[in-house]
Amino acid sequence: MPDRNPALPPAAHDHAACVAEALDRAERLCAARGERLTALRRQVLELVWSRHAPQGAYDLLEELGRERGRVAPPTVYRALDFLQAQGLIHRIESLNAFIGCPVPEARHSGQFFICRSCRTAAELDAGTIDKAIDREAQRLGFAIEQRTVELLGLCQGCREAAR
Amino acid sequence: MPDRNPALPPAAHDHAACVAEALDRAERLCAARGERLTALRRQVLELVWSRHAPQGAYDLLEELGRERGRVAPPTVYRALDFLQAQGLIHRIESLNAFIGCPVPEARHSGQFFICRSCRTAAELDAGTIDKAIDREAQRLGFAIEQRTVELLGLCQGCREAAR
DNA sequence: GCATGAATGTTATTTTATAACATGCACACG
DNA sequence: CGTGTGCATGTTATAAAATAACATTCATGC
Repeated sequence: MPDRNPALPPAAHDHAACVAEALDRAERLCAARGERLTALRRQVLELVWSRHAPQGAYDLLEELGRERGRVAPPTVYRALDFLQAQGLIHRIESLNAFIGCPVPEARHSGQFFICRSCRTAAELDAGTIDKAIDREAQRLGFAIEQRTVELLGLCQGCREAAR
Repeated sequence: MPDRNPALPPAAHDHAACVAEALDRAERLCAARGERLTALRRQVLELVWSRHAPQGAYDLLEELGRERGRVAPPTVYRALDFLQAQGLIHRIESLNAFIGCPVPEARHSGQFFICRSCRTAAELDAGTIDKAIDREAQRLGFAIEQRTVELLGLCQGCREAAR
């Protein structure tokens, strides 16, 4: 996987378009794979994409409840499971939360830079990091199946605001 | 932090000595820092070190209960909090579990290679990985405060056993 | 139409973690 | 030696995150 440019969402951007694009990509991807992006799954994906920040399952549950009346946890968790299986969202382990994937086409795990101030999370797929990890794995004779790389700190914007 | 040799615990090793050494290091470290490694905290640390695998808080709770009668969750969580604050244990986010740190003297976060078969986890502090992450953070203008790097897969031993 | 399997609904429960307040214990100071 | 002050632990209750198990609904292929 080649490096991509910083996935840092510009402070101000056309977020509606950003969400629409994500949903559109999801539609096309599922269609191509013969998977069913049902209304519920689509709606959950839309909620995940409503912010460029990881969101907890119960936050999503509450949002969803606002839109379609009382909803039980399995409803959301099943949708999240599906979306994860399709690579449309990632789980942020250190926050028990979920975030939309900007590049769902190819399977990957990504590295997440998460600002503790504004909560924004940027996904990178830096070959440099993956390769460094691969080299160490090789040294150990370890076969990696799943990667979790999460960096918590302050994003540039929040650092500058803090000065 | 320089690279260390693989922290892979040899399949067969004198584990009693290994635990004893960890406890001893903890004692000295806390003494030097003027922190109190109480009987409870020591006992929890010993339980964490009982295996080279991440263990859940409630597993530890159960073990602890066997040794000192009924114990409530906060008892264990508070001990774990202390041990973490002293750098004596690490939390494995992707497993909600804890593992002893073999190099508690210097603050660091480490990279964890966790075998899904034998459950053994190896801690590395590979400068190569840290540096690759640092470079990307720099590019983003992101100030890292906390790192989570967890690789799940198959260790060499289990791969060979599987063939 | 209708059978089939996938998706969703529903209820209950498990697992992980923390809040809030009570009690105990060790050391610092007089 | 008290004793009181602050940290450590005990206790009870609850919050937060996730899943198990079974019922119902719905879309699609025949």
